[in-house]
Amino acid sequence: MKLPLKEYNPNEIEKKWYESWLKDEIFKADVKEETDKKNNFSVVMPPPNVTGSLHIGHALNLTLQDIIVRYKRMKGYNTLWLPGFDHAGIATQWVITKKLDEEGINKFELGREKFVEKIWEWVPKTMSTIKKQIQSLGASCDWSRQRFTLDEGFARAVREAFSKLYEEGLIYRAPYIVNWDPKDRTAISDLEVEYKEEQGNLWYIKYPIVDDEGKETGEYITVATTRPETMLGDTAVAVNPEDERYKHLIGKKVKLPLAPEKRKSWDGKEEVSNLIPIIADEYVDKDFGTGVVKITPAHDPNDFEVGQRHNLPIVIVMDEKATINENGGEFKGLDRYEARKKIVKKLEELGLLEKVESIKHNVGHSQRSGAVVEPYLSVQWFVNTRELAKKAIEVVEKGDIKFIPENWKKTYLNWMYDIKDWCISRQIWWGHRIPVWYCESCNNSNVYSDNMYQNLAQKVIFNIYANGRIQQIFSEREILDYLNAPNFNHSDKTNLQFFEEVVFNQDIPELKNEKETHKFLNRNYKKVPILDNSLLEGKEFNEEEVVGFVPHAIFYMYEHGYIGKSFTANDVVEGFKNHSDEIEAVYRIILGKLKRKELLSNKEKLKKWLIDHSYGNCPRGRIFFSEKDETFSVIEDNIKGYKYYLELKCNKCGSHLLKQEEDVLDTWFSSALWPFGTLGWPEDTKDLKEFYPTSLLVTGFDIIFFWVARMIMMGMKFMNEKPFGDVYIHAIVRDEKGEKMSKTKGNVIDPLDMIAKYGADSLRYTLTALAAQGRDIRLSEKRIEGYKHFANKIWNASKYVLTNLENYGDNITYNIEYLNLSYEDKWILTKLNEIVKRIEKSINEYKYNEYAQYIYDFFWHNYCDWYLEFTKERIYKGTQEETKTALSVLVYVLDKSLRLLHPIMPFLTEEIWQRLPIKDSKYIATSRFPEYHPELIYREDSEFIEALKEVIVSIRNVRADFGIEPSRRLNIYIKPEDEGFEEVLKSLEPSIRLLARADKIIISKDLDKPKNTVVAISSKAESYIDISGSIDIQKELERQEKLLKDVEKSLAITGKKLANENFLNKAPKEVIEKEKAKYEELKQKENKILKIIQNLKELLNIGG
RNA sequence: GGGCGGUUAGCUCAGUUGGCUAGAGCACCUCCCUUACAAGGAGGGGGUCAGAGGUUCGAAUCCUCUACCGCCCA
Repeated sequence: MKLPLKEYNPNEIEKKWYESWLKDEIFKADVKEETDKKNNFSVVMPPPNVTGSLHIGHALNLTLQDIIVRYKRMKGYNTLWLPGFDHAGIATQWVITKKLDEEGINKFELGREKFVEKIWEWVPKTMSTIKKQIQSLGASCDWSRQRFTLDEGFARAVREAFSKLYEEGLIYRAPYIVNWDPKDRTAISDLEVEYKEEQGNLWYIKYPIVDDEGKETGEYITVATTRPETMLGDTAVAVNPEDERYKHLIGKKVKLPLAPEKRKSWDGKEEVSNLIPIIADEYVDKDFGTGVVKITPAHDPNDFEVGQRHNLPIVIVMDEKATINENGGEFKGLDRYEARKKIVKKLEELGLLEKVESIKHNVGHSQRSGAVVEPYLSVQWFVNTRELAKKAIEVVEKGDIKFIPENWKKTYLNWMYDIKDWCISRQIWWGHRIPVWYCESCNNSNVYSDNMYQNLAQKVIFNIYANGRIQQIFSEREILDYLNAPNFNHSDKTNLQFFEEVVFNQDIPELKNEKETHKFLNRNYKKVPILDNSLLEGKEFNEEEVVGFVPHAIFYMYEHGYIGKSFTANDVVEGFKNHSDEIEAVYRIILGKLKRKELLSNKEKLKKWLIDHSYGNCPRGRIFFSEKDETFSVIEDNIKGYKYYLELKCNKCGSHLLKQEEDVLDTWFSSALWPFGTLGWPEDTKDLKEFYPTSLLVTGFDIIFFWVARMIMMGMKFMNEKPFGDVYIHAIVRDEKGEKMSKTKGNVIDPLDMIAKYGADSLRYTLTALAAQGRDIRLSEKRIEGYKHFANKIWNASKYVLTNLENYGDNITYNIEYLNLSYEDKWILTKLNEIVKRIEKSINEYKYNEYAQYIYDFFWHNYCDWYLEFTKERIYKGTQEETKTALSVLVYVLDKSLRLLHPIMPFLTEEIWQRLPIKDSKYIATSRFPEYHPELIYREDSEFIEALKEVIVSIRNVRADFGIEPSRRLNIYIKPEDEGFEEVLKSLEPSIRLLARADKIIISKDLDKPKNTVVAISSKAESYIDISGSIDIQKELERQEKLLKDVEKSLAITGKKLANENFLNKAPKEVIEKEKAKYEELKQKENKILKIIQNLKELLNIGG
């Protein structure tokens, strides 16, 4: 037997057990030969951002998941909780940008590749930090399946999804008004815009009306606007067609003030005059402002629509930093707000500003950078969500996916019914680069994914390239280094192993070793001769010193038989003519730029050049060729080595000259694939078959649209099956005043601090107890501290059990049905079973707070307060059999309680449970959750014990009322109402003596009230307490009268109900029965009290 | 403007399909270091369930309106 417990010190035990659990891989889900979906339970973890540290919202989210997951595991399900991380495009990029700024490095100077490299260096560190934090919370997830939204397999899935959607026309590229963040210089989606009410102005601006010749007529039309700077991009003025005031002006033109005469349209193709038409459109609200609206199609979404309807030209007046561009004439170069001031001032000077009104309006801000969003016309990528929404709506409408609490269903559906197309391109560098390659020859957009290759190894190479790990021209060394490097996600695997085991689920023998790889590369890729060592090594090189394009091109042509070993200048020109774009594509990558390319199409100049480079007459004296009779031969010694060319050709025209799209995808595009991407999609893996659809998703309401809705759309699209069954939506955690926690406010409760201070168990318990459905969680440290007391209580109670077990418990048993159970044993077993039933119900309904409360109440107020006390007599003074029985039940109930508690408090329960003498599993984490046993419900015996408790409480009340200090032992006479209860009382007499702090107890049905005793009334007995003469009769009389008053009040209420005929006619039978019983009980009690009072009054009279 | 939610003890919150004479933890008051636990034990005070009206035998719970607070969408 292990040593008994010392003091409760959470930090000592928590780390230890998590390590053991990991070591024994008990959180690892099985994949069986035959799938048994009914016995599976799977959850994907909402991936935390790699930028962050665990915050209290994560702690809540993870705790709630862990509870269900641990519960299901204990119920015997094959349980998968799949963890992972999100690359969080904008957020992460922003963090790194700031870090670099501090080091004095500018992102744009550093360049895309280097910048992304920096992030890749940084991310593993933060990722492992947050992973440790998740573990410190006790999350029982399967780390062997950990994923990252940017890992090799996931990136592949993203490209696959993109390409499928594109092929079906569900992804398209178009000019459209997007929400532009001028600070981060990227488009953002509608959802990333936050509207805040701000004080602004409504400027009334007079636009002069002109005649057919363009001369001002002296009339004006006045528009009202909150953003005067956009007037520079106006291409019309609109009125409502029904507006009598302006009907006569429709079709006329106005001269746009301040704007240059000629402006350029958005695509640079037309010139736009400053004389703009007055048009009529329903969209215009007659009652707003003057009823005349300026139309700026490039800088307002509504105006854009109007512009489309009326075929208006589109003029962009700002650049990506929201600085006025050349279309702004004299205002060019000004920031939009500077420009606004100057424009207003200028209008005033010109007498064109009619008036200014103060107005409150909503202004959109970027959620991320806080900058005021500029509606901005630009070419972006979109997902046609309307099409995808259909199935996503259906699956929720028919209840296949269930939201808990249910009201989120409505929120979800409302949004889905009115869904807008989703702008998925982002002008940043960190993320999934859009897998589109534009053809420079024919402008075609080519979408590539590895499905264009049959061969697995080719797929791998393509993926490595598309992930940005190698260039399109690469060396064998680069491939080998990458394949053999430890994987980012699973450091125990190499990247090749990750591809084999996680991404493709198949061996890839072609890449297994250097020899095979070499063979494979030579067989499948065009070799690219390199004439310079520094180019081969991939280091920084000096463009001036390195061997240039022309010799490389010739060697390349030779290598691929476009020219023979011996050739004329003419052969070269012909060869280049036929293959120029391939050769250019290759060396553009290697050399950065193509010097003296024109030589290759001019026979005479080329011939001279060839002769020079045959005899060293070139500036560097290099000799690449031999010459005889104007026929040249390459000198193969010049080839310093080879690289390989991953050939990509335009689907339409076959050109090699392709350029990959610069933009990356919205992070949520990849998150949307999470439930199946993590399980191996697009490969049809065992995991995918086994665990999709997942059982449950637990997440916060703030990302229902961002994430949940999109997962459902993508799940239905690609798997044709819902991604999860239940969606439990929890609230956000606020501070005790109900305010959002934020670093700036300084009201953050850091879960890591809390864990250090109170232990993960206490934190988890607190969050669980507060997680009532449909309500925000207001958390205060006090609450956590309070629940640590509960943890401590469990600890100490267990200490009592274990200590006694050590002293007396040699032969205890869990087969309690063979024991001679006492009343109190039966009582606690009844209570236990009742609570098991209620807890199961609560967990299954996701009523976490009830679950927490039930176990708290049971353990503290039944097990500790009463049962533990009842056992003392039998353990310390009982017969051997009695001791055995008491201890057996004591341990049995403790064991069950620990199991019931385990999902909430995994560490504490494991620590204690490990010391119990009887175990059916190595860990409590894998033991069986308690079942409800109706045969262990003892209704009658249980009621006797409740009555006995009442007797004790009534005696305690008397003691307190008379101010008798606990140390004073009293003589007590108890008169039970029947023999049954008499027997119970007698059997527990020693316990009563202990709990009521009595000296001598006499129990008898036939007692008369002894003189000079005070009466305590309970439902099944009267107790007479001998407080040895010190009775203050007057005081006792007052006490009894107060009791009488309470009883009479209750009687009146109940009596009134029973007197009400309507009640008797209409109320359900049980309710009436209950009420009648209550009435009887109260009546009896009243009689008893009346008797006592009469008694007391007589005494008083005699005494007085 | 549209939608959703909240308002219960000093504080933080529970309260199933109406059956409540409204509960818990913390805080407060009194007594107690009784060998599991002072991070504890025993006892106690404290609420017109935001307000008004309605439905009902019966309302914290259902309906209507009002007030205040919060969130989401436009």
